[in-house]
Amino acid sequence: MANQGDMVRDCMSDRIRRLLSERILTGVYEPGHRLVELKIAKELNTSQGPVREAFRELEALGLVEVEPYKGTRVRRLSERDLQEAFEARAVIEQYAAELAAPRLRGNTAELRRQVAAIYKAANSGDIDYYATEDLPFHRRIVELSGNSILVRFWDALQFEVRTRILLSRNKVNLHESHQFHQRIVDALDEGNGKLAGELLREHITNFAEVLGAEADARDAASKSVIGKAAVEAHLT
Amino acid sequence: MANQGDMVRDCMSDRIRRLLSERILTGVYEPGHRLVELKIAKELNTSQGPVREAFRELEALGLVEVEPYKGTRVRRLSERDLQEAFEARAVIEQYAAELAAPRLRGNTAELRRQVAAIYKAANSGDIDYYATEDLPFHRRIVELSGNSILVRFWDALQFEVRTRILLSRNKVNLHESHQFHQRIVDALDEGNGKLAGELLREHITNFAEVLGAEADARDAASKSVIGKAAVEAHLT
DNA sequence: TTATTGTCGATTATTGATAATCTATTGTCA
DNA sequence: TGACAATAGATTATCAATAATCGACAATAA
Repeated sequence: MANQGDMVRDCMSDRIRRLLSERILTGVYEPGHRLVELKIAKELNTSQGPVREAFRELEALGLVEVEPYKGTRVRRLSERDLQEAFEARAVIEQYAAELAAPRLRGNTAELRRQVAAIYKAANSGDIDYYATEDLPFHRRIVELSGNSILVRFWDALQFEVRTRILLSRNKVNLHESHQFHQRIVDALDEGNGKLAGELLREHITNFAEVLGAEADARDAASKSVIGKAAVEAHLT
Repeated sequence: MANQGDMVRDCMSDRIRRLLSERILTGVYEPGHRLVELKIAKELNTSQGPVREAFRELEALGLVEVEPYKGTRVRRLSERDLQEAFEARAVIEQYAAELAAPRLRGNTAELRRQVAAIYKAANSGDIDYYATEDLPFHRRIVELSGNSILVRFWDALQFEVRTRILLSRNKVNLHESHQFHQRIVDALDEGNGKLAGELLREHITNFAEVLGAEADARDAASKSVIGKAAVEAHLT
């Protein structure tokens, strides 16, 4: 699958971007964390320029916010941001399923393997482990839509999606989720994209709602954007 | 609707980005055109750094391609790129319509004004003028979905959408399009999001297909990516 | 001839220094 | 004491110079 075109760019600014991106996504830098150009430049034995470029790219990806002459910080997500992200994700996946269904009819062995892995993860009760099996399944469906732009959009939502998951730890009913996956694959196997799409939408919306309710309770108490709460949640 | 958060950044690199972005979108720089950092820096009386940053942002927006140590050029779009973009656009607008419908029931005066403007443009027969009235109508529907992420995604497709329009000039049946708009607004006015969404999808898909067919004919002759053909089409 | 190597000019990538701007603190005055 | 101006320190924004890399073409050797 990997060909010469996959050659990753590798100038300093790209490596910096990848490193920072990972640190943000895994919560090493929590939301609101201030990123200082020269500090990072010194840490990575480089200079200010490449770090600046990396910041700009991260900004375009929605991971950080940049204010001129003030600085760059890890983006804080409001509950609304998370809701919108899950809504967008639901839209994308529902349509991806419809587009992918024709070519998946009677040809879902790969997806079934992934669902089995998710089931195993669900039994472990570890939501981090669960997420590492669950997300690729959803992404794969988007890939199978054959539309690379939808994949790009889906990827662009990962920061919000992961934040939501990190924030929620305990409230998800993993086995109920697993049943959804089963039904989704069954629908795809029959080539019933409409149904698969609707199930996906329901599945994702459910997930977002359960966690949203939890967030509302939390917000009522701490009355704030996610940043603060996430500071704790991210640091596992 | 505009609040303090809308404060536009205005450092040099942002101004450069806006300028280049406009030049690319309007076809002053045609697809494949090479952008040289120092050349542009000199033209704008600035230095290489800000220009580099602008390039990176444009890359994130999908307007240019950057190859390390080789340079930056205006992105060339394949017919497939355009198809995917229109498919993604259809997905977004269909759903946006469904989300927006409830709050538009009996409240479509604004949209009707826009449709009237589109009608006027259709009668002029000028597709550029038509596009400047048509696109805001579609964007407005996405805005009215209340989901700012969908708006961001929709905006991200503008390069492809405009290229497609520029490439097509004569083949669009403007009055047929106008009728679609009328029916879409009617559906929204009734709060029938499902129908409005389906109409939008059909409308956009139609548009893409008509132009795609034309492109296929052209490609069969010149056998190439859009870049070359667009060189002429862009320069109006 | 053909393949390989080396050099040159052009361009990008990075660096270190400087200018511009913000924030917080300190000091002054009513 | 409290409001406000001046100042210092930190950080970003920009610049100018250098290093690294690429593409093309010429020179060389098998």
